[in-house]
Amino acid sequence: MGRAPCCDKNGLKKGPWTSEEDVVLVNYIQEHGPGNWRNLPKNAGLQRCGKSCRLRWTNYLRPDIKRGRFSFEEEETIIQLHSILGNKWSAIAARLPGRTDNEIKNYWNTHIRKRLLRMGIDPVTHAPRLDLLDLSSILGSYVSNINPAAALLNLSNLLGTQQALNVNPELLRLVTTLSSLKQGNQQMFSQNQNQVCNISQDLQNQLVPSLQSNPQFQNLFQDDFSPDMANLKQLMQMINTEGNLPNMSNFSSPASYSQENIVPNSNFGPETAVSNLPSYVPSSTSNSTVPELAGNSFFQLPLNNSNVNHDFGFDSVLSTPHSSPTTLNSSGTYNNINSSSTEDERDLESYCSNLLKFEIPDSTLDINDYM
DNA sequence: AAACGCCGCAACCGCCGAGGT
DNA sequence: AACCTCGGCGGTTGCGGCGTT
Repeated sequence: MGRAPCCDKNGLKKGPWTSEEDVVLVNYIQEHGPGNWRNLPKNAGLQRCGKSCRLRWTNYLRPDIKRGRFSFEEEETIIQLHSILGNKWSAIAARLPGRTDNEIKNYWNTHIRKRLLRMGIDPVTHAPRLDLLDLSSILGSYVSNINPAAALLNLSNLLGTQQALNVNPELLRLVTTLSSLKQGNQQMFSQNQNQVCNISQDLQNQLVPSLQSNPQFQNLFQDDFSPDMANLKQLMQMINTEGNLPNMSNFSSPASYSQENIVPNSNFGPETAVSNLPSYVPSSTSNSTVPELAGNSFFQLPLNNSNVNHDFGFDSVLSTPHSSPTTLNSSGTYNNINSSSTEDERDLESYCSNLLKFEIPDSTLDINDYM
């Protein structure tokens, strides 16, 4: 195993280590301790360069190294940390006791990265790859729910994850389709159901004018909806210009959205997130650590009739229709998420689905609740 | 059974920054 | 300031294992 020697300068051996060499190295370090790697091979009688000895020790022979497959919790931690730290493998490894940076790097490149790609998630940005998502299938699932408003706002969250969104013909087609579906479904706006809205400036610039220009949506901008749309636009403006949580008392809102229901997320911003990172501790509930470490979250809103806080960050807000999973396989086609080949893949995909899920009830939605 | 191709991972490569001279 | 050494890091390589044909 391992890379074959590309050269053999100075008579030093390269390539895979033998068990005899391992014994010599371990015995020497046990007696003298690690360090002074340049002189170590000469003193220990190894025909290796110091760098090779150091790598062999730190990546393989160190007694505190944990071997074996990564646990689900470790995978979660790696993904969370990678979303914040990027390819800082040593920094990630520092929070996974017993795992080396090399091991984590390999595991990322050979397992996690590929799975994220298959799921349509960019492993670099951790954002959904909108260019690969089949919007028509997404729309189809919404059509089945006969809830265009939910689809509309759910889509808005989807689009909100894309930092640079150009005018999208798909979006315009979608809005047109939704407008036709809206007929006869006014009652869906009538009930209160607290949710979170995280809509980007891009969406504001595109979707709202698109709606306004559509005769069938013009009602949204009159009567009951105009104040809320104004609030919506104001909120988005503040978020996008200030980059932090606006004072929600500035908005006219239903009583159910009093300010105490809004919990600022202390992990907003990469620097803050990094400084608040805990050391790795296996969690009994896999979802518990995800939002807090997502790092880019705006705020949390408790759901009505629920004790569960849903935290929606830039990177983690994506609508995942129940009826139409859009899992990508390696060839770029779409698989049902349940068709995953292995148990651990299902674990990870389940985690990612939870990470990305943003559910809106099928039957009810009030635009007021987004303010 | 043999050939082939894919995958996992140990190990190498090149670069960088810190520290010493 | 310039140079050197050392340790550390991220990216890449390629052997060996394994599954498929």
